[in-house]
Amino acid sequence: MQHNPLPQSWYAQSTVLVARDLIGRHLKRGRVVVRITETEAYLGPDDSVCHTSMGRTARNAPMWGPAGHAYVYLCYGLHNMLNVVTGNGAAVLIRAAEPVAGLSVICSRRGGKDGPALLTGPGKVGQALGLSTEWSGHALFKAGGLMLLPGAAATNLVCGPRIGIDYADPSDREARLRFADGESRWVSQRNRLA
DNA sequence: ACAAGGATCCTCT
DNA sequence: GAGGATCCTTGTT
Repeated sequence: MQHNPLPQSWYAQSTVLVARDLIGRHLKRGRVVVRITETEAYLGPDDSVCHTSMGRTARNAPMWGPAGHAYVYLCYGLHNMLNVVTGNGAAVLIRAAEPVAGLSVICSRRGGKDGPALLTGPGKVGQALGLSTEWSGHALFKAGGLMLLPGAAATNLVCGPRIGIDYADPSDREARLRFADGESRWVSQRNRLA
């Protein structure tokens, strides 16, 4: 396994490109390592469902900053969602992953669950990594803490519309900005991509 | 200071 | 397939 995090320059590419290239990468925090299997791109202020479309706020401040930082926010009062900032108010949501190391820790944090239920959903990924909003703004390209490792690229990428944004403008709702590893079982079961 | 709602998950039927 | 949990963020008074 490779141990050096991806450089900051890697994050400062087009958001869609980063969202696709994130599939297969590894997230590491302490003993826990997971392989990203599903992502969603949020393109920036012009994307009506992107948090920065409402302008700059205290919560979304990391998204306006330089690429390569985490944006963590609390959803429905209980789920910590992890995003990777690509710059200019855009970011990529980590929707699902599969375990690589630290499975016992993941199980414990997930309340003794088993199988894909451990990591197939953005709230689950945040919980498995033990994240909270205190991690918002953390630099993912620095060694230590929470970081993104090269991992191994996926061979069969699939894409489709984003999830949970029924309130969005139709054009933004239909955009195919969700990406997943077509070979992995560790992806969203509902609204699964073909 | 207040009210509304959410990039979800889990537990039922 | 439907509904409740649960609390922070936001815009408004």
